[in-house]
Amino acid sequence: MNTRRLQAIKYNPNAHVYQQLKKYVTDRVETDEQALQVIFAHFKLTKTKRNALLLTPGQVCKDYYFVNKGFIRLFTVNQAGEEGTRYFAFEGSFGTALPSLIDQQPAFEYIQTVEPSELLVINRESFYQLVETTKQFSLIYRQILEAAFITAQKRIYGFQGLEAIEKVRWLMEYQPKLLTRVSNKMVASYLGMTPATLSRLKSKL
Amino acid sequence: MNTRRLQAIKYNPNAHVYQQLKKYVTDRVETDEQALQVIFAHFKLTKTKRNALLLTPGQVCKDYYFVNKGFIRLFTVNQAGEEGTRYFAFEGSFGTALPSLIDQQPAFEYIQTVEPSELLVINRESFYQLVETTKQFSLIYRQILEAAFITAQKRIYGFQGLEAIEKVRWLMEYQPKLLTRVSNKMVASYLGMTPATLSRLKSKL
DNA sequence: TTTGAACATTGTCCTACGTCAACGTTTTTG
DNA sequence: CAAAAACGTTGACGTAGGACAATGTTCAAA
Repeated sequence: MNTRRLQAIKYNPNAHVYQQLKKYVTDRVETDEQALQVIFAHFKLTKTKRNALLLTPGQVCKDYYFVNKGFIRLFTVNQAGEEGTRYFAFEGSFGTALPSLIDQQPAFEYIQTVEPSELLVINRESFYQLVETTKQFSLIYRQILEAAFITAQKRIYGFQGLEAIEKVRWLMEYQPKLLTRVSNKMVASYLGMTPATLSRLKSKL
Repeated sequence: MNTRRLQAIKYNPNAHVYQQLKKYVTDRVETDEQALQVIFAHFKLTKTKRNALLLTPGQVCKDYYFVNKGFIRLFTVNQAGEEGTRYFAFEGSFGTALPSLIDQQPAFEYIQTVEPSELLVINRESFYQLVETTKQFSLIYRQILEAAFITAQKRIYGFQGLEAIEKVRWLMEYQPKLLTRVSNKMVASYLGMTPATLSRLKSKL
């Protein structure tokens, strides 16, 4: 596993870096150009290298990330050294170590940009300030929380009691992008099985 | 605020019904008597029998429940007929089929009052009306969502890769009440193992 | 208080999946 | 561009925990 530093990029109000964030917001809430500009002003562009770690366990998460390019992976490592992948955030979606960000307790997880990535970063204070001062963003956050909860639920009871091969079928049904975009090893850790097992199951389709 | 009104509240014969809800709210947000009364007015007391089903899969969830007495269990049944318990709500806490309530899609789960119970019921419209019209309740809902998400996260990833006996130890550490209050069968379905396995493991501790 | 049904426990057996290892291929990096 | 590291696949084998069943116990309905 490779640890690399973030490279901060200066805020450029003229760049087209907010196009995807604009789509994200306007797809979800009624808004206007002025509110959008207020929202955009809180986000700063950052570029990361392959396998950069944005957060490691024990650190308190301070930032929320919107993915412009590349993708983010959230994963844990248990005391046996086994990785467990929780979540992937691809282009056009938000991701962070939400439990740590919410209650400002040390995180249990890593945040990693698997590929070289471009992220829009907003820190916690700015984020909650937006939530409390703009109606649109308050609603966005509510939707994020509701969706995050529903996704988590589906992963619990969707996988509960499933055989490994059923998990693979579930993945092909609901997140086929993962199988093309992400290494087998990461997919396996997302499904809670070993790469060897996943490899065998895929050959059975 | 005028004195007559306070007295009217003080002598309200039904006030005891809202005692636990009052504690729930005041433990979480700054509030005042008037806001509390507005909130209480949206909830209606209901009593249920042992093993009553408040929701079955395929129905759309319309209500949120606050437990005064007894408790609620949420569970699913997969096509093999195996129960999977997702959540228990005991006295003084909220519970419902949140995914269905949020997006008004057919639920995948049962809601059951395992014991004869007393519930304060609020329907979806009233609930979201409260969220949108009272600052206190808006914050309560945000806290509910944040906590629900964090709980779900911990259950998924805390259990991922754990051996069965470690799940039992986890339960004794973090939810010991379950082991005294709930049948072995339900505990087992909550931990994702069979009652036989749970029985064997408990004898090893 | 009785009675039947659901539950808890424990034994025997079985299997899905993990572990470990070998080996070829792809990717990374100096 | 070459060496090394990481990855994917496949085989041999071990084991945690499920399936099934027998027996005793608890508990709710009448």
